[in-house]
Amino acid sequence: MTRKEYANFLLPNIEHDVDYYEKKYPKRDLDNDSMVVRVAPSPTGFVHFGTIFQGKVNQNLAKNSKGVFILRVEDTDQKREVENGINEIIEALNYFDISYDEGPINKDLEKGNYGPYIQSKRKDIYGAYIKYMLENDMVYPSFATATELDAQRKEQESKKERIGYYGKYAVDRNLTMDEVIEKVKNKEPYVFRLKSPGNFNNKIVFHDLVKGEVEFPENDIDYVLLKSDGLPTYHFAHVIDDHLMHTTHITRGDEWLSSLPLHIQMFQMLGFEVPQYAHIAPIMKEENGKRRKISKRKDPEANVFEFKKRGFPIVAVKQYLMTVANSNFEEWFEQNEDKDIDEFAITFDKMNVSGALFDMEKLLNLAKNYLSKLTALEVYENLVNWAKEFDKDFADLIIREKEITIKTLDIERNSIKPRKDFALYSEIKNNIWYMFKDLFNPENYEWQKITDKDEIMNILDVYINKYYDINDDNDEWFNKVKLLCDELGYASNMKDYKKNPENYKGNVADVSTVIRVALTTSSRTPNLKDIMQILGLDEIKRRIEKIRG
RNA sequence: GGCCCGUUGGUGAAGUGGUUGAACACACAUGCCUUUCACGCAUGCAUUCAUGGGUUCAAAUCCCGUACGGGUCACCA
Repeated sequence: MTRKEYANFLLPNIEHDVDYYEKKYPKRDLDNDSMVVRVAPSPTGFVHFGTIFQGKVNQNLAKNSKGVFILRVEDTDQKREVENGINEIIEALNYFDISYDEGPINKDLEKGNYGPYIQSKRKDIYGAYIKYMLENDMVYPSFATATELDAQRKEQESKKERIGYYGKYAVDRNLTMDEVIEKVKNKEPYVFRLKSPGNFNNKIVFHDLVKGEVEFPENDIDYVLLKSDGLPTYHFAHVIDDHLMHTTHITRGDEWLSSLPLHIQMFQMLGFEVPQYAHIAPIMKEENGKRRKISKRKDPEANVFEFKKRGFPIVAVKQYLMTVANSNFEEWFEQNEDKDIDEFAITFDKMNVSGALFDMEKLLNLAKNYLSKLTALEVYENLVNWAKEFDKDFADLIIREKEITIKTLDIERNSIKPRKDFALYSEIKNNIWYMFKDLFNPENYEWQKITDKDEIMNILDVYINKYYDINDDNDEWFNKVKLLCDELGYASNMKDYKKNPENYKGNVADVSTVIRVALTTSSRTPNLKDIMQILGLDEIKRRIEKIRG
């Protein structure tokens, strides 16, 4: 029996051969320095923050090199696959405004000429290449069961030998064609393993775009390439897909670094051009004084849905990711605030070799700054969108009270140093609730220095009846408060007060605070004059009567 | 355990043998400004680059050992 007949026996239903696919997916017509990159998540749970990070990095790389950015879904693990996983990935990328040139648009549709972009739909392609490798003695069927493999691993552990299916442990390597055919006819399940030509004692040196020179022993382990369900393992899918899609730069998490010898070996065995690799460090988290990679299982906050739910401005999240990718982004951004952040070109040599801690403070700071620079209308619109999904009642309220909401958000906004009161859309309600009649039903007032109720009422009554005019501008408004202070025995001038505090009942700040707390319950608010103007005289009076009781 | 990778303030980091007395940003502290808060401004915050040794006139930067941290060793990606 020839190898060809043997391959036909084991893989009889492969529609096309390797040549067909090589022709079907020709080299891309791109400039020499254009990068073809991809993000390749698997739909095995919620979408991880790291996927967004890699997506952002790759999109930026492709855009700045006039290349191609691909989304490829790695759904070859049917046991762990989650319902609707593919759609969630697509939605998450869309939500964070990370657009791709090729890939699935939804579960059924896709764009691009190098598809399918969902691995489970590429079965025939993998089959064709396995068949080719079988014909060329690069791969062999292996019938080892999980229990056999487990026993082998224990034996290797006890003998302190390297673990894996290699050398004398790779027993199925020596199966004859007849033996294989016999087992297959008996319906024994099997996989295809790589017939690795490597020698563990040889070293290979490789240049990683992020890590630099790395040295490894050659791979000599006969890894599984095609699982018994006919789907490929990651290793095999990576080599075939990235070859056929003509990926030029593999940007992936550095947990793959140790698989590099295997991957390079396969590219070389198949005569494919080896892509460039950039193994990027994961974003870490600190827990009990120890760092570790943010994980899906332990860190629910890694779920990108949490970012949506908490109302992070997506632009700020993107800025943060850019900072993590290339720390010199921050400096560039300071000088180019008006530009699109993707005009900054991420480079590999500026990427950090080791993992950075996720810095929530920094992200919140970026978010705070970003929101402070939007117009009130922009904040309002984003807020409505967020609230529609996560706080329906509040959404109804601010849609009904659109004018008040926008005016409130506009307080001290259009200046060189705008207020920075909130970083997240979910925080805004707690900042402005008191502006709405429907929500203003206070139980606690944050009175500060002046707490005597008679004195409080006295201040409020004299102020409203004698001095307050809703049409006053800021200076006039403040002058009236000062006049009020003079009349009631409070210092209208802070310097005078500091010189001789004993001459006064208190100062203008104390008096302002009484008005402020009376109208908002809070001692910390934006400009009082603006708040009063928005509330209107009737509401001001109503709130004062509330305190009178 | 084997094989890899890493280690600069609380955090992200700049730094590639000599204007580094170690940028910058976030956080923190103090002060100023101020009708409160937020903002803004000013100042402070690593006598030292995990650690021990070596090379050199000169080391955070190069070499070796040690410690610590991370990754990986699946029919998971």
